[in-house]
Amino acid sequence: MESLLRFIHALTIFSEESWIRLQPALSTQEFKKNEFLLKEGAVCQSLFFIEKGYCRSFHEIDGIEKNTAFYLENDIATNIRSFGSGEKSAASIIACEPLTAIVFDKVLLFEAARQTPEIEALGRNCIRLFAAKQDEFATLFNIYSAKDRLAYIEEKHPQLLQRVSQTQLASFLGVARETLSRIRKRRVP
Amino acid sequence: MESLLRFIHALTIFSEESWIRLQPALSTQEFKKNEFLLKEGAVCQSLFFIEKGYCRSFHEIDGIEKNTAFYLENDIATNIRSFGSGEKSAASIIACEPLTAIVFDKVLLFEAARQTPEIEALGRNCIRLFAAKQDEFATLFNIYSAKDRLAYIEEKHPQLLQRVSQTQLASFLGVARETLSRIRKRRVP
DNA sequence: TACATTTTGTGACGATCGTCACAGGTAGAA
DNA sequence: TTCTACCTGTGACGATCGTCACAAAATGTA
Repeated sequence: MESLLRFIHALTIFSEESWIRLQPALSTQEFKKNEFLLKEGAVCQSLFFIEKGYCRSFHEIDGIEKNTAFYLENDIATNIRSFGSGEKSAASIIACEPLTAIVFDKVLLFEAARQTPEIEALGRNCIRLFAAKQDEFATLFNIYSAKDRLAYIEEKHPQLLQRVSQTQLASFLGVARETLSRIRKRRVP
Repeated sequence: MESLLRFIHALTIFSEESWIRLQPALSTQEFKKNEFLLKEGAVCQSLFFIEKGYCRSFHEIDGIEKNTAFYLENDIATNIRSFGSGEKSAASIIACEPLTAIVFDKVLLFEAARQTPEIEALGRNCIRLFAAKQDEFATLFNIYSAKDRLAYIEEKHPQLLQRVSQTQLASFLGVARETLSRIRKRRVP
């Protein structure tokens, strides 16, 4: 819980009273490895603040899982399209390790936000932060090659490489596992 | 202005009074073809509601422009990362035709939002909508090949193909102009 | 320890892509 | 109309990628 409070204070102004009023919308949930936080076809009703462990978001295309994001400690995980619109999610989110998350319930969060402007601002800032991250990675795919994408991840998100397998990373970078292996080999002269 | 009002009403509940209170944050701006709405290195202070014409967002990498988005009539154009965080924008936005936009000034919008909850909700919904669109296209790049990306655009966004040149589209799809030409040729028979 | 499972590296080969070069087509301006 | 600038198609060629196959290495479990 302290990690969430630190996260919130880094993001926006938040009083003790707002914190108390936020509590009804929060619950702590544990997930085993390979347990789903969100399943494809379900409507995303939650924001997951990752306290311990990590998870990944993926789309299943022709029986193959294509990773679209990793969420590590102190990240917010969700499917923004489904959460925002109430449509079914096209992606799944699954725990890659035993995972502890603080879950924001959408309905209760919106209720609390109506009463408390600081909670309203928190919600808005969470979406903004999520959108900015999404923009970062969307741009990455738009303008860089797989080789350059790897270099970018190595520079800006080295924690990812410490925890994610080559297979999972290759799927995220949008190349075959073998190709990632060769990209690595090619550059280390 | 009626087009903006229709856009707002489709997005959220909005009273006559909120509309009047929103006015100080709005201004209509005309752009000539190839005029910048936002230049790389500047901080994005505006949301642009596209009333007439269209524009594109691009990054310049090694002297080559890589398109990352097109914004047509009734779209909101902005750089979400710069607008949200106040950082310099890494992307530029430029008019592809003579263009008319209704500009939301960030400072005045935030002022109006503080006074009027419906304007606050409008701002939040704009960001949400923008994030959802971004998610759509980010996913497109993550999980599909250039060929499949083209098929997706043809099915879901055919208006784009009516207005954007092959050269601009190829840059957006992330392939060479010649490759797009061959993808088209390959599938037709 | 021994065994099973998962992960990673690598070779071979065909498919696709980016680049360079050039030609034809189209649209707008003088 | 003529000129110019831009857009599109296509051939050639080398580079890179995806796929299949198999072996080695690492990891987890009995």
